[in-house]
Formats: sequence, C-alpha cells, structure tokens
Amino acid sequence: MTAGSTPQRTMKRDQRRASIGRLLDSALHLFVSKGYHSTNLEQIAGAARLSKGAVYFYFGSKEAVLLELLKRVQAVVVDEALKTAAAGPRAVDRIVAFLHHQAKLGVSHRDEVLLLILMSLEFGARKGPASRLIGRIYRRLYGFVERLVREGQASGELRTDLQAREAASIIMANHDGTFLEWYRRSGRLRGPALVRALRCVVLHGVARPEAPRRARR
Amino acid sequence: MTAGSTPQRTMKRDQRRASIGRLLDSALHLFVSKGYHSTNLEQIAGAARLSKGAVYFYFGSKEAVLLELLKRVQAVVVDEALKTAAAGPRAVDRIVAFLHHQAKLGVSHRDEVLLLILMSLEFGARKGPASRLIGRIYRRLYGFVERLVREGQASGELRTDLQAREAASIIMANHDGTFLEWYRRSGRLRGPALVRALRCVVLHGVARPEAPRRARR
Amino acid sequence: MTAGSTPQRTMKRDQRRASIGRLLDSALHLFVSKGYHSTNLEQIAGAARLSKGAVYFYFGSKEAVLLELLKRVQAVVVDEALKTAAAGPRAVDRIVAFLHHQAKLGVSHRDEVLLLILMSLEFGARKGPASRLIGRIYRRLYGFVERLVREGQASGELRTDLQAREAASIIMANHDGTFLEWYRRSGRLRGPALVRALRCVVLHGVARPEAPRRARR
Amino acid sequence: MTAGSTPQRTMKRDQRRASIGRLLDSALHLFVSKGYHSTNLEQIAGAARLSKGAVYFYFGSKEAVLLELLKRVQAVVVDEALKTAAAGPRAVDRIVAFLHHQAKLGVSHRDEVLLLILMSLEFGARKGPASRLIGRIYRRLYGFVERLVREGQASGELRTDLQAREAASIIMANHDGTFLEWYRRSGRLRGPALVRALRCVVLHGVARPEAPRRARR
DNA sequence: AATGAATGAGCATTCATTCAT
DNA sequence: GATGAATGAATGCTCATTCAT
Repeated sequence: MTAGSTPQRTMKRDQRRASIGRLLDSALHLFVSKGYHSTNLEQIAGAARLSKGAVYFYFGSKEAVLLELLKRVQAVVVDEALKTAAAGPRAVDRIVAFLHHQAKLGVSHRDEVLLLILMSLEFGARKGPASRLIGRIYRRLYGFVERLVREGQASGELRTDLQAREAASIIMANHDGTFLEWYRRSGRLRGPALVRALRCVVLHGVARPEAPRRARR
Repeated sequence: MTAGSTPQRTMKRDQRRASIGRLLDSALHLFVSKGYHSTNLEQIAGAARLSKGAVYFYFGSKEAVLLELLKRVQAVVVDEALKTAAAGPRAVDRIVAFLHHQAKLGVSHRDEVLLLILMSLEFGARKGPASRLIGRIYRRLYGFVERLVREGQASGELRTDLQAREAASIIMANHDGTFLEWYRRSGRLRGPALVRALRCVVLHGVARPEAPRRARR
Repeated sequence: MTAGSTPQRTMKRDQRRASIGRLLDSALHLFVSKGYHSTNLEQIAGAARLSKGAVYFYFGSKEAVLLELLKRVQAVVVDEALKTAAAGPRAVDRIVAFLHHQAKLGVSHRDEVLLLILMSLEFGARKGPASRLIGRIYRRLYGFVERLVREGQASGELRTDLQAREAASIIMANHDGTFLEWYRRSGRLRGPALVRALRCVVLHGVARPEAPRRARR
Repeated sequence: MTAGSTPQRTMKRDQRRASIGRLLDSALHLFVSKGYHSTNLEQIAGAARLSKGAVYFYFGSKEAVLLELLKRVQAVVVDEALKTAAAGPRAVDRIVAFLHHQAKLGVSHRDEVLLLILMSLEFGARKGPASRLIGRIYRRLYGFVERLVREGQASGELRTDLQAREAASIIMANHDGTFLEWYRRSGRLRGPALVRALRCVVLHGVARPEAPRRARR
C-alpha cells in the first residue's frame, strides 16, 4: 500500500534505464560507423540484446532514436563547450579553450562528436525534425565561434584581414575536418600530436613563424 | 577513318557517349546532394531521361556508376593536382600551389571534389571496390601532402615542432573541412573570402602575426 | 451477505465491474466507429484509462472482448426484441412491434445494434468463434422474421405472391440498411422521419394492398 | 525503324493489360470477401500469379488499387445506372428502372456493387482519398434518388407524407441492405425471388396507395 | 541501344500476446 | 488488480537487379 519507490518500481525503472541506455549506445555506435540510413533497427536492437519491438516501445521510431541521441550530443558537446569557452579574458584564450575542450571531447565522447558531424552531412539537403535539430545545433556553434572571432579582431588579438564569418568557417572546418580525419585514419594518427597540430595550425599556421612572413603576398 | 566508321556508326558512338555522359552527370549530382545510398537508380536514370535498364546496359550495377565517377574524379582532382603542385622551387610554394589548385577545382569541379570527400565518409568502414578505390585515392593525397611537409621541414620553411603526418592530416582536414563548409553553408559564405581565409590560416593561423608570438606556450 | 463480503471485497468487486464496464464501453464505441480490425488494444485500453495488460487480465484476448460484447448485444437486442414482438394478435402487429422495438433500440442502444450489423459484414466469410456467434444471432433473427411472414401469409394479412424467405430477407435488409444509413448519414437525416419512412415502406409494401390500407395512415 | 505497333509493343501492351486485369480481379474479389484492411498485398499478387512488386509497378500503393477499382465501379455502377434511369416518362418508371438496373448489376457485377457498399462502411469515419471518392460516389447516388422522389411527389405519383430525403434514404437502404443480404446469405436465397421482393416492397410502399394500385401487378 | 515487366530481399512499423512483478 | 517491458509475426513499401524483346 505504500506508494513510491517499492522494490518493483525501482527494478522496472532501472531496467528501463538500462535498456534505453543499451539501445542508445548501440545506435550511436552504428550510426557513426555505418551511417543512419545504412543502419537498420535489427542491428540496433540486436546489439542491445533486444528485439526491434523494444526500440518502438521506447522510442516510437528510428528517427526518434537519432533525435534523442542528438539532444544528448547537444547537451554534452555544445552546451558544455560554449559554457567552458565562455570564460577567459582574451578572445584567443577562449578560442584555445574551445579547441581544447573539443579535443578532450574527441577522446571522451568521440562518437557523439562524430555523430553530429556525420549526420550534418547525411541530412544535409533533407527536410524533417532531425535535419532541423542539426541545423539549430550548428547555428549555435557557428554563432559562437564567429562572435569569438569578432571579439578577437576588435581587441586586436586576431588578424583583421579576414572576414569574421569566413574565418569562423575555417575554424569550424578545421574542427570538423580534424574529427573526420580522426575518424578516417584513427589507426594511423597519434591523438595528442594531432590535437597539438590542430591548435598550432589554427593559431599560427604551418609556416615557420619568422622567415617568410615578409614575402607574403 | 577505317571503312567501318560509317555515319551511322559515328552517330551511335556519339549517342552512346551522350547517354553515358548524361547518366554520369545525373549520378554525380544526385550522389553529392543526397548521398549514394539515398539515391536510387530511378532518379539517376530519370534525370538523364533514360530508363533504369540503360544504367545496367552501360554500367552493370549502381556501384559501377560510382566507381566510374570516382575514376574520373581521381583523374581530374588528384592526378592534375599532384602534377600541378609538383613544380615550384620551395615546399611552401608547392603547398600554396596545391591549395590554390584545389580552390580552383572547387569552382570548376565542385561536385567532383565533394563526391570524393562525401563518399570517403559514407563508405568509411565498409568493404568493397568503392571503398578500396576511395582509400587508394586518399592514400595518394595523404602521401603527397606528407611528403611536401617533410620537404618543407627539411628545408627549414616549415615549423618542425609538428609531426609531419599529423601536420599533413591537419592540412587535409582544412581542405576537406573547408569544402564541407562550402557544401553546408554555401548560401551564406563568400567563396573568394573563404579561399583566402583557408590559405592564410593554413599558412599563418588566425592569430595576429606580431604581438603574442613570443608568449606562446 | 456472507461473512466474507467485507467492505474491501465489495470495493474490489465494484472496481472490477467498473473496469470491465469501461473496457467494454470503449471497445464497443471503437469497434463501431473504426471496425474491429482497425481498432487496437491500446486504443481500447487507453480509452478505458487502463493498460493493455488489463484487457488480457479480464478477457484473455481481443476476440474475447468482441465475443462478450456480442453476447450482451444478443441479450439486449435480440432476446428482448423477440420477446417483445412475440405478443400481439396479428402478424402485422407483431411485425410493427418488431420494427418499432428496433427503432427504439436504435435510439437507446445505437452502437449495440450497429455492432451486430457491422461485425456481420466484417466477419462475413471468416471462420472462428466470433463469426459463428454472429451467424447464430442472425439465424435467430431471420428465423423469427420468416416465421412472422409465414404466419401473416397464412392468416391472409400479408401478400402471398412473395416467397417468405425472400420477403423476410427484404425486411431484414430494410432494417439493417436503414441502420447503416443512419450510421453513414446521421448528420443529414432526421431520426423520427427516417423511422417513420422505414415503417411505412416496409409495411405498405408487404401488406396486402386492399384490406387494411384505408384504416392505416 | 517503323514506329507504332510493332509486335513487341503489342505484346507488351497486352501483357500489361492482362497483368493489371488479373491484379484488379484478385483485389476486387479479396476486398469484397475479406475486407480491404484484412487483405494483404501478397494475397492480391499471389492470386494474380504475380509478386508484390508487380502491384507497386502498376499501382504504386495498396490504396491506389482500391481507388482504381472504385473508379471502375463508379463508371459501371453509377454512371451507367444514372444514365439508364434518367429515361422514362414517369418518376415511378425511373425508380423501377433504377432498381431494375441495379438488380441486373447485382448479377453481372455483383462484386463491384458490393465493393462500393462494403468500402463505404469500412472507410466510414476515415480520411483520405478512398474515403473521399466513396463519399462523392454516394452523394451522386443519394442526390439522384432524392431528385427522383421529389419529382414523383410533385407529379403525384408518390406519397407525399414522407420527407423526400428520408424516403430516398430508405430506398437506398433497401438497395444496399438487399445487396448485403445477398452477400451474407447468397447460399440460401433465390436471386430472382429476392429481386422481385425488393421491387414490390419498395414500390408499393412508396407509391401512393390509391391511384395506380390496380394497374400494377 | 534501350525499355518495360517483374522479382525478391530488405526495411520500418504495427500489434496481439506473454510474463514477471 | 493491473502494469510495463518485451517479443515476433505480419505488413506495406522500396529498390537493385534480371530478362525478354
């Protein structure tokens, strides 16, 4: 007669959480490694040791699984990143903090970050809720980086001979491109060296600092 | 020229060429805008004003269409690029020439370049001929850029505090990432400004040349 | 009354009755408005503010719900009707009483009557318990009406130039058909006018032209 | 080189016609005997000695098959009926002609007529193209019969103590109801006797008691 | 050179049913 | 007394592929 968290309730709640967790894990891994459209529900369910029906019991559709994943990715990858990188006195520091945070995420949440990037490509021209959510997430990222660049240009820390939007795009291109490299060639690249290279290049380029600066056209 | 090349034969040959051309054009455009797996043969054939059967007549399978496209992409995008960028006295010049060439390709052969990048992601973990061909093409590009970096480091033009392979990866990441940006946000980016930003960033980074150089950690 | 019927027991019994009642009500309404096969258990349970499991707890299967409904329909619609219409001195009066009773049922138990008719069509050619029960119910109705017709023909009240079975079928056709009209077009038909039209048409068609014509309106 | 009806063309056209015909025949028969929702494509295709894919090749969806059937039914059952029953000097004759025509259709196109009636019930409360088409067809029938009744009332042939709309509904109820009887009990009813009973009941019920009674059989 | 007909395997989704609690 | 979790079979639909012509 006592309400609330009876043993049964707790067990069911735990079971629910566990099943949902396993399903999302499987889906994340499969979406990243084979793409959304090339992954079928049998694979997702099978990898979670459940049946297809369970996916519908918990999510209602294949797209809803992706949506749930993207929401979590947004929370972990974007919300956190923007919060972390909002601090720091100088724009350059904030950019470094942003890249640094992303690099750490690349280790701790590799698949989550990749999911966002890969889905943004797979759902590029499409309509629908997934596409819209991805668009919203990316707009937040773009806006954030572009603002950083403008602030850095205003404070004299960043070169002003580049248009802010395009510079921000290049930063994002570096970011996404590096993750994709990591995805494509993870077997042959050394993570720390790659991160270091990314930060250096974004900040200072590949050219040697001193010498050929003058000759630049 | 031989007795056999009657006008009819020529006509047939031309028609054949034209049909193949139309099919490849449709396929290229569709693969880039919707992805390989989300494009079906009816769409390809329809856009070429032919029937599905014609695709089988000329290519034998859907994958063979992609393979043929990738071969052409390799010829135009990779062979040409490597040839062009092989010249030049200094490594830095050759890197600039490479980026420059790629940027021009982005205008003249936008879809071809994107096809290579997008297919390398869509076929990431897969087996099969397409995946193998993409791998081979990318290995050539990686190898070329990495060699450039090593030469530049050896000659003192490039910073030596980065590992060649990772630095090359960052250059490729910039390259692919920028194309993907162009693909994702072409509506909101100015092409020339983007290319300029890419070249500057790869060479010199986003930070202002003078001031904070010394303080760098 | 016995020592066992404590208040709790009574409460449980009441709750049980209430749940069963709600489930049957939902099912009746849904079966009539969407058809048996197009109604699912979730809808039935949901409309009764219970879970699917409850349906199984009380009935054991979806078909058992229909069976229970049909039994109740039989009791209310058929048993009552036959009892009511068994009285009356003349066959014509009994037919009128039958139609009259059915018309009243159409107001008081619209969905029950429709359920019988609609299920007789949806389960037309099928096998199984539901189909059998429907068949049995209809056979009772047919038999009853046919008997009435024969009696009326024997007593000279009804025209004898029609075969009894076919005449009975036409009466039933009028009955069922009128209910279906009411179901299909209830928005645009006036109930009382429809019932009146039904009675007039059936009666003055089946009744002998000469004799009772004058007395009746 | 000659265009037009080469042997191949003719063969393909014939084959197409034959396959479509077989598919529609199977579908008609199955929809009538098991209902639309309880018939699956495998059954339709199988009965036409084709595969499910063929159904999609020719129709594109299950609903499109029903739609095509309903269009044909409309042409055969409604267009023809209205045309046939438009002639005749008196309203009563036109009503008889209408019922007569429908009775003949019940023999020559039993399943077509039944399809219309059964689908009007199965799709009663639904939305969608099929539901709309059925509604349109029925509205034409209702309108036609109601107009006949009004004309007959105006000319004094029909009793005026019934509202035209409800009287028309009863005629339609007789019509549909009789077909459903035929559907439910075809094994036990004699067709000609049933048709005769239908005509007698409808006619002498609706017709004015006094005047034309004698002249008619 | 090319088409239209047809197939069959695969897929997302639905749903009655089971069962531990 | 009743629920939530989970299943598995069925279903409408897609699509690469085959083949006779």
